[in-house]
Amino acid sequence: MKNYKLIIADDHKMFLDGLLSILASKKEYEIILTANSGKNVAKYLDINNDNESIDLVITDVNMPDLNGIELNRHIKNKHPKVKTLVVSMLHDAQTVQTLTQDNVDGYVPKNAEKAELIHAITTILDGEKYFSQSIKDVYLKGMFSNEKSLHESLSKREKEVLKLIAQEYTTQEIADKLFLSKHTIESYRKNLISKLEVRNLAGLTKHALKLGLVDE
Amino acid sequence: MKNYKLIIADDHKMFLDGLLSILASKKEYEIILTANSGKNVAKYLDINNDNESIDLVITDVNMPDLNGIELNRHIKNKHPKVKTLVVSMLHDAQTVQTLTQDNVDGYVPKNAEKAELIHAITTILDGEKYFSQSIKDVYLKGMFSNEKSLHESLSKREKEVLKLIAQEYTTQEIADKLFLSKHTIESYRKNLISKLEVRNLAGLTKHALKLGLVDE
DNA sequence: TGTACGCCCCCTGTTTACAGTGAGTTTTAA
DNA sequence: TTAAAACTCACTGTAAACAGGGGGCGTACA
Repeated sequence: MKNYKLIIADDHKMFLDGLLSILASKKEYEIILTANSGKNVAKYLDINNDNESIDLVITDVNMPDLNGIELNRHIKNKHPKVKTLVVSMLHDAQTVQTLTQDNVDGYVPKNAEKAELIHAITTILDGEKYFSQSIKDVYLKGMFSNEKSLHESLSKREKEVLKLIAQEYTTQEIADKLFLSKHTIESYRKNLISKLEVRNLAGLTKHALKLGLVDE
Repeated sequence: MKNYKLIIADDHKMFLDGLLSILASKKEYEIILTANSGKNVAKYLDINNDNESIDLVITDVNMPDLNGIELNRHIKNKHPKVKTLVVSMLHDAQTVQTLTQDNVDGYVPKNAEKAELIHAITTILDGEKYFSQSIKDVYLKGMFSNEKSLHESLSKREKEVLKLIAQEYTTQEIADKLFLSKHTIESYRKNLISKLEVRNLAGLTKHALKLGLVDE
């Protein structure tokens, strides 16, 4: 029986402890590292490249410093041999889609059964991918709704401006902040109003919140 | 050594499994029931009143059907002998305050250490209360911040206007809708901006969302 | 009975947002 | 390499929001 080396990243220590308890029953899984942020995992992998051969990183999505999405991206770029399994309680269409685009190996919600988690891990370690049904549902729903198209239709700069608008900055202030002309910002605001099909700052702000560009 | 009867309610099965693993090491704790919603716990307690004597209910806050706040309230009303410990990852000032007002026996965040959880449980079973430092911080911050008072200081009419503002109506439109003068609405908007300490429609909209006056 | 508060209205300004139109430059991707 | 998309800037208006005043009217409550 082969031995596998695992890393777990979750900023909820209690959950982490729980996960450890669950995996403790399986002797073929060796937990090399547990971390409460993605940054420590990335650092570990970068430093111990080639020496250790980590098989799987299990990670939450919401974490300080480096979240699960960024961690997965880092792993897939710098350590493509390492498998990744996301275990999260959030599973909005956007997150799922981003992760699958970034070639994540699996996604299981935190309300999954213990058995399903084990199954996901073994499946992934066998070289296949594993996604819970609820995750697949979310993914498909996201594909056919227009929610996503709104997100995608916004460019980087537009999102940046939208964020600042929702943070109550005036056009002039945003222009100063971004070292752009006031006219440019006005153009962006106009386009945003048009694209998002709203009438004014209030509507823009609601979308900014929905897109998670600002807190609260 | 006394034996204690526990109930655990959490809709994240994986977390629940983890909690069970943690508590399995302590033989004096007998897990009578686990549930993924507060409703089942309330039902169990109501039916088995007097027969079983549950000592402690450990519960999450966010659950379907009956959430942790409602469950705690139910327990404290109908089964005052049963202790309650909230284990949650959300701990906003409002939630903490409501729960303490409802006489919850303890509150530990999910990112707490395993040891702290055990400590909380033993403390509560000894008849005392236990709140993590981070929870106390949140509580105190909530006490001395103006967050809550801001909300409460809004009159009925102000909330009505605020709602319409967040729904992207202009001053004139709101005036027409409410059969008021445009000047009146402008006064309200001005007062709202002043009271809520924001700068413009964007800030007002965020507050309207926070107050739940509008959807999304 | 007076004073606090919610509600309603008005005036004068200044600033900002909104609407329409047009156009050059750079980046990206087919 | 060319076309599309993103990014940038400009001009002209009109409408609305923002800022700072003031005041009257009714009710509740101490």
